[in-house]
Amino acid sequence: MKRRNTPTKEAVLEVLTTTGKAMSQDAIEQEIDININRATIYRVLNRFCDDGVLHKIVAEDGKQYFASYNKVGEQEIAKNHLHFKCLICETIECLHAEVNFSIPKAYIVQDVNCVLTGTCKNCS
Amino acid sequence: MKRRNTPTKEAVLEVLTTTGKAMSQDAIEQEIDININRATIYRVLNRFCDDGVLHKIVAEDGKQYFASYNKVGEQEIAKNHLHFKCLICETIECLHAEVNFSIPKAYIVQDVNCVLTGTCKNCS
DNA sequence: ATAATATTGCAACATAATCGCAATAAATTA
DNA sequence: TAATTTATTGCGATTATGTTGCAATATTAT
Ligand SMILES: [Mn+2]
Ligand SMILES: [Mn+2]
Ligand SMILES: [Zn+2]
Ligand SMILES: [Zn+2]
Repeated sequence: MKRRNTPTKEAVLEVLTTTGKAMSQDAIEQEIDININRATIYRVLNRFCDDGVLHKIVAEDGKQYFASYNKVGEQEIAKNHLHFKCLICETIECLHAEVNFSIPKAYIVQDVNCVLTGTCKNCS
Repeated sequence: MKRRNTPTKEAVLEVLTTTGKAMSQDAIEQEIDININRATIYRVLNRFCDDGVLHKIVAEDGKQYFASYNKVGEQEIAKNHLHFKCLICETIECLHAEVNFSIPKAYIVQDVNCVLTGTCKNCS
């Protein structure tokens, strides 16, 4: 399964890296000039996730949001990190804050999906 | 909007309080003897959430899960708490563990939706 | 240029959740 | 107890998100 370079892939990745925020398939499609099929966008996004280029967040609305691991001009993002959804500007961003939780040793944590909701630094 | 007591509401609440775990509409419906319409179950669940009796969790599968605030025989659960989804037994439970995160003061956190995934204490 | 196959578009499908509306039933009043 | 009010329910239709099969297309290597 060797990857190939296509305009679609480039366009999707460009949108996500420049915005730095997490976006839904719908939002991504609107940001792209050329017409790309919905199924194709999902397939591109999931492939990027498999390759470790993007990561997927599920918000309280049950929708999938995708974000790049490396924002432009900022440091790379740790695998397990928080996300913040602003109720005002509706953006979802990756936070670099550490998550500390103390749960019984018997539990084995493999993945963390944490979304905080409230007012972001731009809107407060 | 004064609430009325109905067999449906009692049945739904009973299932959730006795199990102590978070359940989806589908799973709840299966646990109830009498036939209850899907839309009705959702309406009952959402009303209970509005009244502060239940709370809603959205897992990585994008589905809604509902859980009681007070398990049987255990202490009441704090409003903001973690959830743990076991990949083996597939149950979603509320954890009493404290969540500590340090984010810039400019952010105003109103709600926390955090689901850990892995192996629970029963399955490890 | 040719061949191999990864990628795409399209339509169909699957599932979760909500909504409008008429029928029903719980609670209140007479 | 009987009548009234209206919260609740059932049903069907609808919306929305996301996935899949398959043929057509386009990228990459030979
Ligand atoms: Mn992120
Ligand atoms: Mn909980
Ligand atoms: Zn904001
Ligand atoms: Zn388990």
